[in-house]
Amino acid sequence: MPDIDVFDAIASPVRRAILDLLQDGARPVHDVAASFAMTRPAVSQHLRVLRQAGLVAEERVGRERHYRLDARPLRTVMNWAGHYERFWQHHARLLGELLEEGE
Amino acid sequence: MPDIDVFDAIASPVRRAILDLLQDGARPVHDVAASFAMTRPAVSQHLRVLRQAGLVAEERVGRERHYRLDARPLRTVMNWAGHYERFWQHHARLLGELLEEGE
DNA sequence: TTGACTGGTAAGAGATCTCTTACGTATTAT
DNA sequence: ATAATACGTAAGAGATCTCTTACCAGTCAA
Repeated sequence: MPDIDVFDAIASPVRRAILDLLQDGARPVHDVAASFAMTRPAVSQHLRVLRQAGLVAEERVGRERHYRLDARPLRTVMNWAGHYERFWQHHARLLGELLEEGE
Repeated sequence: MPDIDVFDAIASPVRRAILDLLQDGARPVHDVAASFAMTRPAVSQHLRVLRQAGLVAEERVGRERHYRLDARPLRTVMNWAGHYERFWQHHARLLGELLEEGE
């Protein structure tokens, strides 16, 4: 189990889209695959990467396998990017940009 | 200008390490390269990827090129991961984990 | 049991990534 | 001017990624 790096797992737009899909709840593979213009085995392989990164978990339901989102590894990503927050804030002050984007 | 995806740019541990380095201020290429066990051209190529992702900017100083961090594209990453915050919080409530990690 | 459905894995093709060495250009020093 | 320094890019090797098709096992329905 090489345990894939979460940054590597989310580098693929397809895999990010799968995670987005799973926000609505667990889904069987054939359901996930229906959303993409690629074969089911290809989706299966993306799911494997996500599983190895700990971003999804598999639950067997009859002959289906439901994939459930597990967002916890994304905290690593949040924390890493968060350390740079002061830089873009600094940038904003410096350039007078984004001042009204308090959101 | 294919403009590289920021998720792709930060997928590499080397490139994340370069960004971390540049937090201490702009540095010339030979200085950055000294921190890695690879040749200077290899580092140069990583810097190109970061530049194309908008994560660093180049400033010419004499015969050196100083690379300066520009963290703004990381907001995209923060925002994306942030949308999943409720899921890991949900997870925490559900499993009774992380309850004291209020920080 | 037989047949349909769900989904994983293997093998291989082609694209892409990530290094290396070789070389060219611009700037600075002697 | 000549040499040294700083750096980019080109070309190519080898690894890895991302698909495909082919095939397998497990589950459910008739």
